[in-house]
Amino acid sequence: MKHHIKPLLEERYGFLFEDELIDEMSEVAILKEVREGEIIIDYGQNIKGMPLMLDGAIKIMRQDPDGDELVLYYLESGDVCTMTMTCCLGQKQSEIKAVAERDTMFLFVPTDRMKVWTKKYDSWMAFVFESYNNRFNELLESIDNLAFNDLNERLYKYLKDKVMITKSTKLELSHQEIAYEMNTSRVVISRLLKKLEKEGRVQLGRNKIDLLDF
Amino acid sequence: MKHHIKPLLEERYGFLFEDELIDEMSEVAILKEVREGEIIIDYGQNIKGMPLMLDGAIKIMRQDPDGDELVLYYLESGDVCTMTMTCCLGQKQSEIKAVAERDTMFLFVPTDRMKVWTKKYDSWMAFVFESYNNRFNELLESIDNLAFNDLNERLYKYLKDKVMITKSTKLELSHQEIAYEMNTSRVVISRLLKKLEKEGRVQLGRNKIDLLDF
DNA sequence: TTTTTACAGTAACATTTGTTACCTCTTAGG
DNA sequence: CCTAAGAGGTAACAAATGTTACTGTAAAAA
Repeated sequence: MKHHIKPLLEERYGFLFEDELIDEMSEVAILKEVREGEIIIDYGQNIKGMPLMLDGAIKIMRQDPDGDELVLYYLESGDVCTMTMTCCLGQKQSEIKAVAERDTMFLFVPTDRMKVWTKKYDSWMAFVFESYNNRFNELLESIDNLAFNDLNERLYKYLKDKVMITKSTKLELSHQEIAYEMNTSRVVISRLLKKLEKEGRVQLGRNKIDLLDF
Repeated sequence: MKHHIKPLLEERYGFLFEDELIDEMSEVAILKEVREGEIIIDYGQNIKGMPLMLDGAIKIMRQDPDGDELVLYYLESGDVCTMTMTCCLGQKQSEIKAVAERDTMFLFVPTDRMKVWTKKYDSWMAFVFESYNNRFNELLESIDNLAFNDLNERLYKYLKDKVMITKSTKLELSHQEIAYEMNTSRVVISRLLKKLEKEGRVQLGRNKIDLLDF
């Protein structure tokens, strides 16, 4: 009984995909709902399907052998996890970790449909390549950020991204959390946030950061 | 007169693609040869074809608004520039710069073949997605390197990559060149190289670096 | 309420990286 | 041969980032 999926697909992807594809998707896709903080994909995991975002947001992260983490980018409604797509096709293991940033809803499409649809539907092929392009550019942005910006700027960008994702300028975050996600230490973040506050760009509270000049 | 292309394709890609695809490629592909140091793709450039590596090596770089540069990864025989592929399909502009690291030979495949082959040849579709996956992982490695390693390790990795690409442990490089490609300064590189030499990991000479423990 | 825990501010210090300046040595060109 | 340019070594300093330690305070738990 998957009638409930079709309207969701039509709402989010109707302008992209032809009716026939939406129909096919409704038939085979599995609706998944995860709570904020849930791990959707972990390192080395084998993935048997491809997640298509409907609602919420997913945080894509990278981890080094010592367990240090770094947030790469976010996926929102309309996005698809291309890393997982390649996993599907190549039978490879995940190189990234995906965590629900908010309560999130997405569709799980079985692997074997990937190839078939790419051949059958131009709209799907275009969507897939467009997605690759977007993910690619997001990684490039991350690289720019790491290579060319100092921590101060990186922190500010981090906050701006959070605001975009949470759709609120009032962030509920501890300095420690930020430090984890940016792979630095709490003291450093406190120092830089204080500096941003003195510059009038944020307002700080306990577990609260308000982005002012957004 | 494109008879000369087919044997090249067969040699490098024969094990991957079916004969029919090789034939089609031979028909439409244009052979390009560039000298070491030549810029193949520049920022913001619009690309009208897709480069398939035959021989040599191409350096993929990123540049920030101030003109600072950073080497991301290299392409060699058997690789394809996926950034350009997405440019082709999406009519987008290049986000990267590609420079011949050695004298290089590649094929230029017209944009319109992309879609057609993806539908027609499973081997091509697999190749394309596999390539995306590889490029993706290379970017992730770059990110790891930037986020988790100090300059010392980054420099050592840089040298190892160079050795792989040039196929020689004796590198002909000035400290200045390295500094450019790693987005730091000459003095810093000299300092770290000296340190590596004291650790017995390299041997230095004028315009020469010999990687010892490779 | 009292106690405990998490959060944030700050100082002092260490380390890493970047900058400037100056030196020597090699190589290329006149 | 002499000179200029490029390459590399090094010192001294500056700035950015990381670390440790200690503080007060708010929130949560007992």
